[in-house]
Order: sequence, then C-alpha cells, then structure tokens
Amino acid sequence: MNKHKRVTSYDVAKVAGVSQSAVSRAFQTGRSVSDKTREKVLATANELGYKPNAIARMLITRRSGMVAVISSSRVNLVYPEVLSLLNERLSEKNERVLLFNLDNAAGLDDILEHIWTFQVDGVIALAAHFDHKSINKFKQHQIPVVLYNRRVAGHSASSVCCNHEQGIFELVDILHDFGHKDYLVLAGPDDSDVAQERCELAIKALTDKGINDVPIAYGDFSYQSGRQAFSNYMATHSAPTAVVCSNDTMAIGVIDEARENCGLRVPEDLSVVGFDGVNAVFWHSYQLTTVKQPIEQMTKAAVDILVEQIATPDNPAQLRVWSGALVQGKTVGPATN
Amino acid sequence: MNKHKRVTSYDVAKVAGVSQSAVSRAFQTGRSVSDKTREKVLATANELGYKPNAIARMLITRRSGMVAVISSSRVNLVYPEVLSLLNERLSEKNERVLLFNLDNAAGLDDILEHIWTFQVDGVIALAAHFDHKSINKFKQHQIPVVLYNRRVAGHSASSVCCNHEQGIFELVDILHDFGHKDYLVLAGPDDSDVAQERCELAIKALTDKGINDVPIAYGDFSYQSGRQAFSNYMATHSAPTAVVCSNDTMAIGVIDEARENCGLRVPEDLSVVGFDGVNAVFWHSYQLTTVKQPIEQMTKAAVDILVEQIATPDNPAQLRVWSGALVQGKTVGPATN
DNA sequence: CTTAATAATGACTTCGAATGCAAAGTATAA
DNA sequence: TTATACTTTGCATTCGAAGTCATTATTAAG
Repeated sequence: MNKHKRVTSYDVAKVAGVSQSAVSRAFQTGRSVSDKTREKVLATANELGYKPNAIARMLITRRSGMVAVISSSRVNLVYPEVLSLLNERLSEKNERVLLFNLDNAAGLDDILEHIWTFQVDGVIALAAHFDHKSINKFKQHQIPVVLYNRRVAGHSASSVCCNHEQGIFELVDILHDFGHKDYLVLAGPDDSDVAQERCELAIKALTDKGINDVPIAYGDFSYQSGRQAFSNYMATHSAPTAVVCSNDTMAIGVIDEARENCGLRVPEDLSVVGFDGVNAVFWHSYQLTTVKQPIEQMTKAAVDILVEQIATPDNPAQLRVWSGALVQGKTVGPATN
Repeated sequence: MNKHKRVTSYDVAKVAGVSQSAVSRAFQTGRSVSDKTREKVLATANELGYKPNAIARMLITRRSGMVAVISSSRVNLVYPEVLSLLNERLSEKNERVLLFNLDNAAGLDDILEHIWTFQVDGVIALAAHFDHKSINKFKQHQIPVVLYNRRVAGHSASSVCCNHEQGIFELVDILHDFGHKDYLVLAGPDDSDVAQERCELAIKALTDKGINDVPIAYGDFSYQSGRQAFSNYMATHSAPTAVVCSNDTMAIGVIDEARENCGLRVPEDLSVVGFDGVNAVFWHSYQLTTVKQPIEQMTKAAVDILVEQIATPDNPAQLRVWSGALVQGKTVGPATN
C-alpha cells in the first residue's frame, strides 16, 4: 500500500508508461484521450491508490470547489434546517460547504479574512448578523454572493427571500379577525436586518388595521429570550391578548412562559403567532400558528443562482421572492376581552 | 483598488523592493526577518490589498487548515448543537470546518473520496451512520480521526464518548424504583453503532433488574419515527407503562403520540425517558427525563485531541469518556398497574 | 495511395507561497 | 583591526495537477 509519500500523477504516469498530461486528462471528461490510454491510466491509478490532489487543482484552475456558508447557530432552529438543505443542494453541484459561524456582528471581519484567503467559489449568507455593508467587499474580491432572506437596496447582490410582508400581514389578519386589540410585538435583535424588517412589518400591518402604539419587546431569536422578554413585559404591564413574534423559537418561549408563570392559557387567554415554520412548532404540544418558509425551494434557488453566478460572473444580480405558507395551528383563538 | 488580477506576493515584493521570500516570511511568525522589512512589507501589502493565497500555502505546507466534520442532520436535534460547538472550538485552533452530511450509510464512500482529495488536516466523525470499518482507510491515508460517541475495538482511533452505560442504567434505575414492569425499548436505526449500543444497554439494564423479554421497536432517531413506532406498537400490543428511548427526539415523538392518539397521559399513564439532553427537551411542555451529555467538554476534548494528533501523528490514540448528567424531568411517574 | 483533417500525445509552463541553501550584512569577542 | 558568530536576505526549487502548444498518430476524403 501507499506508505509515507503521497501518490502523484507523475507516479501514475511512470508506471502506466504515459506522460503526466495524459494522467491529468484521463481524470477529466471531454478531454482528448484515447479510450485505451484512459483505461490504462485509471487502472494503474486504482492500483497505486492515486487520488487527484484537489489543492493542486484549485491552485491552477482557480476554482476551489468550496462555497462559504455564513450561518448562525446558537439560537434559532431555522439555521440547522437551512444549512442541511444547502449542503445537500451544493453537493449535487459538486461544491463543498466551508462553514462559518456568525453569532455576533463582531465576528464578521475575521470570517471575511478567511473567505478571501480560502478562495471560495462563492458565498451564501444567512446569518442574522450579517452586515450588508460588507457586500461591496465581495464585489471587489469578485466573489459571488447570495443573500438568504436579506435583500439589499440596488440589487448589488443576488438574494432569495421569503415574502415577510405577505406572511406577517396574513398572521395579523387572522388575529384581527379574531377580534384582538391588545397586541405585543416581540422583535429580534436590533442589529439584524430580518429582525428589523419583520418588526416593522408587524407594526405596519397593525397600523393598517387602525391599531396604533403597539408595544415592542426585544429578544435575540432564542427560546430563552422569548420567555425572558415576555416575563419582563408582564412584570410591568397588563397581559396583551395577542403576541406577534418575529420567529418561532421565541414564540414557543412566550407560550411556555405564559402557561407556566403567568397563568395564561394559550390560545384561550393569549394568542401567539411565530414565523419560519421550523419542525419543532408542529409538535403536538405547541402547534404554533405561523408562516412556513418554503426552505426547500429557497435553498435550491440560492444554490442555483450562486452556481450560475460562479459560471458567469457578469450576469446581473437577481432577486427571487417566495410567499410563505400560512399554517393554522392551535395558538390563536378569539379575543377574550 | 485591485481590478481583475489577484495581488500576489511577487507584486508586493516588487513594490516594497524586496524579494518574494521576504514577503512570505513577513507573514509568518518566528521567521528570520528584520522588523524594518516586515513593517515595510505589511504596509505595502495592506496598501495593495494583498491577502496570502491559502490554496498555494496548502500545497506547499501540506496543511489545509481544514477539518472535515461528518455529521448527520435530518433527524436528530443533537447534531446541530454539537456541530456548532465543534466549529467554535476549531476556529480557536485556526481550523476551518469542511462540512459533510451523512444521512444514510450509502453516502459514505462519496464523502471519503472527497476527504482524500481535499487533504483535510483531520476528521471528526459524529454521524450515526458512520461505519467504523472505514477507520483503517484513514490510517492508510494518514489522516487523524476523532470519533464522537463511537468507540472502536483496539483503540485504532481516538474517541470522545459519553458513558452510555452509566446514563442508561441510571434512567432504568429510576423507572424501576417507580415500580415499572412493562417496558418498551425504542431503538435507533440498526446500522448505527450508537443506536445499537444504547439499545443493548437498555436491555442489559432491564435484565439486571430481572426484567426479560422486553419488546423492542425501531425508529431512525427522528420525531416522526418516534411517533410512528409507538403508534405501530400500540396497534398490536397493550400499552407499556414505560418507554426507554434511544434519543430525545424520538422520546418527544412518543410523548406526543401517546397524548394525542393513545389517550395516555404522561407521566400518569406512561413514563418516557430519552437520551442526549438537547435544548428542546427542557421546554416546559415536555420536560423530559433524560441524560444530558456534556457536549461542551466533549467537543472541546475532541478538538484538542485532534489538533494534538495533527501535530504529532505518532501519538497513540486515546479514549476519553464522560458521565452524562441525569435530568429529572416530568415524564416519569409511578407505575399504575 | 496521397492529401487533408482530426485526434492523441508529451514537453514545458503555470498557479502562488514556502523553504533550503548560500551569500551578504551586522554584531560580538579577542 | 581581524576573526567568529549570528541574522537577514535573495535565488532557486518545490508542492501537484492542468493547460498551451507543437508534434505525431490516426482517420477520412479525394
């Protein structure tokens, strides 16, 4: 077997009695090699245990076969689901995932440094704290980017989005139809674009219904922060009848806090809606009323667009938007006051 | 700014009036360069927007700065949590995560092919379907591996594990103390080592208590499979009073199925225990009795061991085992029959 | 059986940083 | 001042595959 030194294309060439070029060509499709030579090369390669060195290939082809995915993790159950699908789609396109974790805005610079040096073919950014000001740097470095659920003015980067406006308006419609008048909006961290957008849309939807001055509480998209925020709110205010949460994980936190520590039944005393449609909200004890993002379609499109931009970098940036699917769970009921 | 061509160390060298070697050395610590030269180089590098090309460095140093993490995703909530921590620890050691997803045994060969060609510095394997027979191949390719929750006979690879035996015995102890006699063991997929181990240990623990012929149902570690398995079992058997599940996610599935479709209250009519201690089981509606793995310590150790093996490949493989922490939730009660 | 067109092949160069080695520079000791 | 030790520096080579180009082998056409 192969002892200490790696088997290179030269080794294979020597044994097979051909040139290194022939070996290289044998491992590519659509290259000018006779079947005879290719067979011979592949046979001896197999015999010697030769595997092409991807690093050397990257250097000369200037393609790394890696896509950087900038995700978050700590808090929001939606990230693992999206990451998993992205990984699958990218594998099909023969791209590997180089994973970066961004849980607070401070980490971004470090991640960018690594992205430049690693020569990734492209980037998919889904982290909540991803700062869209850094998008220009990608352009300078000529690295295609696809933003996930984050649109940027002027279309300077492609993005795939769920239509938050439609989704949140539908949720508010339902609450309104049930006669709710006392609302609380539970927003995400204020340095997150998605958080900001969803919060503003909730306020706007409520204003459209003639409901003004809605109080806003803040969390960080995590379960604990949902509980904490609701607990804090209840300590100084009377109970609302409906809570519009900027994501599912916080919504579950609110439900648990309401049931455990506030003596409120959901949905009898309190209606709660979330956003995302993560798997866990469909569990029987919660059955949250929420909007499910079409993450299969969104991740597929994100990868398709990215791969296209890698192949033809001069193609214009594009934006694709999907409607979310309203899921009528069991956390919304008629207003009681 | 930099237009179309990448800035290389030669460009910096020319502008700074030094040799390419000097530039290279300026970017490394502990190299023989005068402070004056280093400053000059770093200044012009900054000016030209030069970033060292990691690919070229990988080729010559034979270190990629990447660790392959083989994870699963579909089903078990424990993976995202572990993955996130691994990523954090590896970043601290200046290693990037190259992510591979293994959701069924068939995908392994493809992943291995990629691991060889990408010249990763090391591998951390946590996927349930990771087949320990492939460990020898890593040795042949001289790539250090750390197994997560998977020990292999003969210590041919390092591993960090949670002491499943202790944990499962403690869980069974509790159930036994509550007087349970009618058990169901819900096992994971039979091509998974962890699944097999936990199942056997549950049976062993029960046998030690004098309880024999315990029925076994099978799932795939997912919520849905937990529901399905319990539903199937109930269709042809009378209800057990206690279910020992091989992971938390399935345990939650069992609880939901019992409550929703079987008219069983948990814990009054049915006691359920899980394993792992994923975040979601602490949510108020579940509060599962389970064993929490010390994933902070385990991931830290996995990374430390791997980094050590990368630095000194001839060091012997090591095994580190932690006890899990019993979490007394609210899903276990006295036996009713 | 030529001639023209096409396919297959190998020699050589390239990608960009790191490093062994020898030469040149600087500091220390006698 | 000279001999010696140590530090800086640049040259040339290396990592391993891929691509360019010129040459040779093969096939098709006339």
